[in-house]
Amino acid sequence: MANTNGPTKARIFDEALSLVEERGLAYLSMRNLADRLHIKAPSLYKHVDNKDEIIAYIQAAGITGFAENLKIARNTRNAKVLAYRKWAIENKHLYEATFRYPLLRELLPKGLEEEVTKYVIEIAGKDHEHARAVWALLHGLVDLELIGRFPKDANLELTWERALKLIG
Amino acid sequence: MANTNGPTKARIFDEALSLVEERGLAYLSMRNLADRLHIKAPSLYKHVDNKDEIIAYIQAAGITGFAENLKIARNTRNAKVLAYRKWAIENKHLYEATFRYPLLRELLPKGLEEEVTKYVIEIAGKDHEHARAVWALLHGLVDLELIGRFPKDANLELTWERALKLIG
DNA sequence: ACCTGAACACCGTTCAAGT
DNA sequence: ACCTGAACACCGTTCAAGT
Repeated sequence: MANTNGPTKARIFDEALSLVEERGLAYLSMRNLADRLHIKAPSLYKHVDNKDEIIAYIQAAGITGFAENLKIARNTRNAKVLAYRKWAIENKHLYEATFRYPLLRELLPKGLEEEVTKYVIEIAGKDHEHARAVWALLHGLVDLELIGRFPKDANLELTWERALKLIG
Repeated sequence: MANTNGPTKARIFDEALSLVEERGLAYLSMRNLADRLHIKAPSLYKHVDNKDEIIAYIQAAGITGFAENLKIARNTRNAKVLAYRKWAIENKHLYEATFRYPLLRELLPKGLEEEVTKYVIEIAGKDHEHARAVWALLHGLVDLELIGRFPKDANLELTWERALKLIG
């Protein structure tokens, strides 16, 4: 008889992803996750090696979602840039888990990071160095906004307009 | 008779700062800090309210050090920008504690953040929005470099050159 | 094959008890 | 006035024991 009660590995990953999207990476603990799955924390280790494997799944989901979002945006630099910001703000917990927490490279699907990097370089145009500078600008803006570093009376729409002009 | 054995508040802060500079914020625990001061963790609470008060001190030291560094750099945009990067890389643990960890505003010396922001805007030139975009670019570059997001064969010197051209 | 309680080495913090 | 051990509610992880 197959077990009908225990969570599958996919179910564990999905629940962890929801948990992080709702409450942030800091709230993801093996005990909190186990609670949601109605099991005890040690049982998780029959399905995954450790917490990093779970975080790597979340980062992979973040990278993929981020790339998808850029792909479906209208094909102008302006639209892609605003899509970058919109996605980051709407998925702030995922953005943080994916782009602020150290990337767990060895646990990520092979080639995923390279693929996305290549795509970002494509839309940034010119060469790798230029693309990296553009990415840094967008990431810096989002990062400072998410971490609450800009004064609350700051005009961020205008700031992004100026940023667009810089890379124009 | 005055106590001659216990650490002063200043000593606690200094030891915490050294600890973070050497090992990073993640290593700063009340128990590790107490060990360095040859006392037990609960004793720290006779001198400080909580761990946040200690982290706020470190962030204040980070902001001040960062501003000092910009002030002593040669008075060209180029020199200021390269000083920004150099300081961040040489003080990576401090940069992270100050610019990646949420800023503990209510525990910081009054006016400190505003003062530095004003200074950054001054050297970035033009208006607040432009200055914020420039800051975001520099912060993004440093952040992505510190967190190891650029491939190791990336030419970062050239990337910074391109960044300089963007804001030129 | 999967789940569990107990345990270990951590964490921030509180508090009664010592000097 | 300061320091302490014990405790509480956490954390990731291991492991012997149950089914």
